[in-house]
Amino acid sequence: MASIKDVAAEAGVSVATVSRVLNDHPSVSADARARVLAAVGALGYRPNAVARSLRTDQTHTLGLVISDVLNPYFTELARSVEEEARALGYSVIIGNADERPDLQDHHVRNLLDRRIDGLLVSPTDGGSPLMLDAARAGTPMVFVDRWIPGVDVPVVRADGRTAVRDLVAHLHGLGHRRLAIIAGPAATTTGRERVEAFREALGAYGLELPDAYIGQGDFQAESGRRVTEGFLDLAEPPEVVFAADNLMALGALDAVRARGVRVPDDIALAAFDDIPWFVHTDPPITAIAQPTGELGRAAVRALVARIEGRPGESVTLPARLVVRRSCGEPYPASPEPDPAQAPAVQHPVKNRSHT
Amino acid sequence: MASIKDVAAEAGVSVATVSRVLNDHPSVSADARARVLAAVGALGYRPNAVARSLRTDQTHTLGLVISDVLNPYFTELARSVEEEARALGYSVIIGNADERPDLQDHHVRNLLDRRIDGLLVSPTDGGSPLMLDAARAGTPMVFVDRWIPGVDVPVVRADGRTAVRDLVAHLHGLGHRRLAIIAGPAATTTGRERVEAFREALGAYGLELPDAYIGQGDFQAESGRRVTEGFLDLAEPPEVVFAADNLMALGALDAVRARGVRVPDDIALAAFDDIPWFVHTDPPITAIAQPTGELGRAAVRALVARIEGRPGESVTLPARLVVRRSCGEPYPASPEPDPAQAPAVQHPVKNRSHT
DNA sequence: CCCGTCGATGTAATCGATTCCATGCGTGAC
DNA sequence: GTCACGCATGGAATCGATTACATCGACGGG
Repeated sequence: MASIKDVAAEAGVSVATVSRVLNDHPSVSADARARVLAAVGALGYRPNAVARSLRTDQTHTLGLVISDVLNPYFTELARSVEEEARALGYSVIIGNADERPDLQDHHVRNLLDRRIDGLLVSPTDGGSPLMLDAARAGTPMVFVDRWIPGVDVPVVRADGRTAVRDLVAHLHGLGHRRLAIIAGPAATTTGRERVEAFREALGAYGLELPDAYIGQGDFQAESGRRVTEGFLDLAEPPEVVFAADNLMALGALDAVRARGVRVPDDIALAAFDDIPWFVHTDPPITAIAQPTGELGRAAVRALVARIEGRPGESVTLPARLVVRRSCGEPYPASPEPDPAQAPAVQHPVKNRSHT
Repeated sequence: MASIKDVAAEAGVSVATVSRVLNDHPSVSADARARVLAAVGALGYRPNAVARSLRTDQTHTLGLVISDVLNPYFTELARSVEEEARALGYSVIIGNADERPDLQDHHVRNLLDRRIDGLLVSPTDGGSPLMLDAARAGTPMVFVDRWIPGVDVPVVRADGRTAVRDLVAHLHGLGHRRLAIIAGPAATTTGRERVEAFREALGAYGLELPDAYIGQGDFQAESGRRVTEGFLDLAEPPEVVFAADNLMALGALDAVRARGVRVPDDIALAAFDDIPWFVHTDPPITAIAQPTGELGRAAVRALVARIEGRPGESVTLPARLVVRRSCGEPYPASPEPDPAQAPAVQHPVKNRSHT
């Protein structure tokens, strides 16, 4: 592979001049510039990013550590992050933690070793020493979706409180009184917050959230199945199961189907995170939709701001309830006129990919 | 950030000795080793991968360029690729081409600039000069899923021919005679092969595949919708629509639903690529399942073999028909006893993630 | 007792870029 | 005509590692 020396030789100039041409430094004669460019073309030369990074101490690369690539929510997040990063001149390296703190640490370490310019994390746990050290050591960092309290790092996330209130209003309006939740890991902020928001919303209607109606999941499908089976085995099973993410909702659907229980007649189902498939499940699933693309883009902007020495602010965007049929007949007491906005709401993914 | 020099100073040895300890070279005294390790611990030193790569001309990194991250098939592929790569001591950088040749080129160029050790590609098109040059120049490379004919690069893929024959047998057995396909781009091998296999299988039953029943899609949902609308507008609409990937099937489902047409009573639907959601759509969708995880792992093994100077073989694994209800009542003439293996078949993703 | 060998270590070259500093030359001001 | 200034350019240091080669001391064999 041709190096800058070869180009210099071919063009009959020094490597310094070649470098100046490539970084379009002003003081290069038109003649030299032309000869260098010709040599570059002739040799098919491409600068070695590794060498450049070593010298400049910049990789123009962001690390993104997400909790689970198989979760369509994170997949869409990753896509928007890459898109915005590319627009700003950065590449992205994705690390998939699979909801495992050890894997998360592996990726963070790997990314730091590669001297990425900044780190975008959706932490799987309460914060490993490694990540806290990195933050303290001054690595530009931004939390997205989930975060770790007590660390001075901007957070970009969606606030589901209002949407959860809307959901509970919807459920209550349909006559449901025994509501259960499949929670995420308590070590994650989203794991805790969604339960809290749910409990609070129930409280507004004088309803309780008994321990038996809080199932401990891990944001993956299998746990949704297990927890739902537990709910169905209860002497008094809940009338509604609210899954704190879309994969656990898939697991819940598996469990319900295996028992021959009908949705929504026998049990209602709702989920946090909306995905295109929810329109076509049997029945279509009522969900809380996050502005995923916006979150990804805002997170990148905040991180790049930090990298370039500007402030880099936290952002909180509202999530929205999307009513479908999985909790009962849709429009009797629904807080929003679903038919009108349904098409836009139900395919966040697709809409974005064709603009 | 501490460098090898700092460690050397702290330990009272030369940088050469530090390097020897870190790469566990045999001839280092126990004493020196201990002092170096102590210094490494004290300073929290981590070797700079950028510098190391420059010197050794190895990045221990594989590039993976996939056609669309939002497609669950590729997402699962990416996951298995990363898993196997990690097991073999490599990291993976993923580039998402979004089915756009220009984006694909962008990522290939970026990865080559970073001097990745090898490239895994699922080409979006017939092969840009850039990729062909890279292959010719000796960059270790392996095609996965899709490939480019006439290039001397191992190919790891699934063969759907048998499964497509099984599908057509199933459809024919259910009495369907007017079968249509939503094809992928003709520039991709999978785009062409799936149509060819379908046509061939139809031929075995004396059926034709008229041009009107071949819709040109691009592997993304929107095109599935558009093509399906075209089919429904035909004077004689098909009885079956076979989508060449899961996203176009989603689009087809959108279109069908928007028209109020019922599946499978009014029109049957089948798809290439099986995903967990197909179990829960309304109705559950009959699909052709690829051994995705195996493909990813085999591709990495082949690529690493190439990188390390060993041969690196092409691999072709069979795809399998999974019958569900989207084409008509399932078990009258089904080639396989679905209920028995349904659980294993229908959740390749989940099963793998918990072993 | 001397010499060759081997183990442990350090010095310095090297990878491919960027960039500081020095040099040489042309030009305009006085 | 001289001087100063600025532009174009090249030489060489530098980033942080790896590694070939040199050195030095100890030890064993003849």
